[in-house]
Amino acid sequence: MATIYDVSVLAGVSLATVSRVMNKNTNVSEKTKKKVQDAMDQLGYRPSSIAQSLASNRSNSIGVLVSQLDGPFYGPMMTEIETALRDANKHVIIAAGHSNETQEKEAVEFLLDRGCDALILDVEALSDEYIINLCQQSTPIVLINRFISEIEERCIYLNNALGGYLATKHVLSQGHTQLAYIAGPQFKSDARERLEGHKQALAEFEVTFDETLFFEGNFREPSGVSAMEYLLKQDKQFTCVISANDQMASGAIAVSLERDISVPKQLSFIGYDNSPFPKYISPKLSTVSNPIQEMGKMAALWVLKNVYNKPDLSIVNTFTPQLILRDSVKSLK
Amino acid sequence: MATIYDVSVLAGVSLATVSRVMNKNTNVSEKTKKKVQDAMDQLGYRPSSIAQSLASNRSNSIGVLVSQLDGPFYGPMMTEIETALRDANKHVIIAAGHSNETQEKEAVEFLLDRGCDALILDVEALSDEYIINLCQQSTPIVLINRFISEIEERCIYLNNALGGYLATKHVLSQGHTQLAYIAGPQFKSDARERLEGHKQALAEFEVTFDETLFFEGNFREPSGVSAMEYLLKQDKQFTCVISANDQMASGAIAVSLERDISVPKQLSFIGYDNSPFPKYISPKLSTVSNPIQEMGKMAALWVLKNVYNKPDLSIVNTFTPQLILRDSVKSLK
DNA sequence: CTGTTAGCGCATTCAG
DNA sequence: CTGAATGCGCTAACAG
Repeated sequence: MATIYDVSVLAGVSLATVSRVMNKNTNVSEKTKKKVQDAMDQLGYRPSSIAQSLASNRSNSIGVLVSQLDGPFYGPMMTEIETALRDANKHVIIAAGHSNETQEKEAVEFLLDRGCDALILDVEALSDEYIINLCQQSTPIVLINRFISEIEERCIYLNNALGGYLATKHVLSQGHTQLAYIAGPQFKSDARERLEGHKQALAEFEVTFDETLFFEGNFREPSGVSAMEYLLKQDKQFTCVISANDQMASGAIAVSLERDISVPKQLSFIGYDNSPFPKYISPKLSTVSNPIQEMGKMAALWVLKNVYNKPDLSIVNTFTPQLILRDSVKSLK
Repeated sequence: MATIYDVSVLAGVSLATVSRVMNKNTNVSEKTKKKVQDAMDQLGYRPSSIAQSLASNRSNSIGVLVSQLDGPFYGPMMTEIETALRDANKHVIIAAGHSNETQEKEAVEFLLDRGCDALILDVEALSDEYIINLCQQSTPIVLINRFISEIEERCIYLNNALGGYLATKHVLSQGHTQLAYIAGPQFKSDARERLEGHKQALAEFEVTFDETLFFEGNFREPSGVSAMEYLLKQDKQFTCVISANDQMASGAIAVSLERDISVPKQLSFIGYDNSPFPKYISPKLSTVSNPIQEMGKMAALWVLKNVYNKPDLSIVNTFTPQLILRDSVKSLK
């Protein structure tokens, strides 16, 4: 590997000049600039990003911590982050926290030790307090999918309550009044907010929340299966199941179909997240959009703007969900 | 941030001794080791991984290049890679190649420039020749999902032909003889091999391959939709659709159900990959397992063994697919 | 068992 | 506009 030194010798200039050519090109005559570039080409010179990092105190790396790398949710988000950042010649180091406080904490420290210039965090188990404290350290932090009022401008989040409200309002307006609800894990703020939105719509339509038709899952398909089994065991009528995400809805629908409950003829379903897969199953799942990709991209832009000084980027913190109507909710009117 | 120098002063020892304590602990007396560790604790010392990299000529980073970060396929693989590598205190830098030769090439160079100690590649568009040449450079390379005989020992791959064979043999043995085939993109070797396996089974059962009931998709759901629309337009009978992956099968099933073709009563389906989602739809998709997670983990172990000198790890290069029978294939006997 | 001495490859003052 | 000098934080001989 050729070094900057080799280039300087071949070009007959000093190290500093080569360095100048590599970076801002500030104040280097065209002639010498060309000499240097020729020498670089000739040697196939590639700067050592590690040495650059050490000398400049910038790693050009961004740590991204998500709860899981698999599942339909984080992949699309990671894609956007990676694309936006690599275009800016930054690299992303990934870590998974597995929704577990200890692991999330370890992952954060791991990324910090790696000298990341910034961290993009989608964490669920870490306390607000811990995160706020983290933001006071030297490494810039941006949060996805979480709102903490003290550090509002570092949060990129979805109005989950509105989404929950929209979904429930929709089925209510279709004439459904006997509703079951499959919630996400209540230690996650998005799951709580979706439930709140649900209750708000209920209140508006003067329908009472039925505790016996409530099940708390974990956002994964198998818990949708459990949920449906539980709901069916209750001695209650219900015409519609509202699920806090699409994956649990899928699990629940599978159970229904298995037991010859036709969807949506006998039972309606609505999900949340607009995951790619349920579009291709039958019946196509009605759901609420979750612009996770845009949010991922926005987090990347936040970093570019606030860490790498691109002031011309404008940041949007709040995203708004939208109802996506397909075939899984029957009108009762 | 405290540096190694601060620690050495506080502990009253030399830089070298502190370095020894951090690393191998070789030949340091218990007393001084303790002194040093106390000093580290007191200062909250964290070594700079960047300085370590520069001095030791090791970045402790591994580049992972996949075609896409989203979709059901790569997430689980990434999870395993990340876990295995972070346990060893290495970090993974990701990049997406989007199945495009230019982008894959750029991504490889990007990772190489980052000073990665090794690259784990799941590439589709790069030529064998390019890859072989890459392997001759100084950065160790390991391939997932691809077999190139010249660099056999660097390949972690699935016996795709066997999987294709098993799927087709299964439906043939259930009495199906009028078969449609939805292939993956034929520039990808795994797609080609699956098709080969299919033809092999056909030959064995003396069933002729029907060109008009063949459709080449791109491994994504929408192309399964297109495939089914195409097949239905042909004026041919078929009782079973064999798809080169689950995603296309899902798209195809959705079309069938939409047109009131009941599955598997009127039409059977079999997929490939054992993706998580189709387990929860109805009917549950019969498929062929693809141990992508184990393969990801194995690639990580390969790196640990061959790059970071953990000789006690044993590497398995070939993985074997298995038939997973669920509810989407009807017996015609 | 421990300290001294050089760099690793580059960015960045400060002179000129 | 360009060069010389210094140091980023650490590892790795080499002595002792």
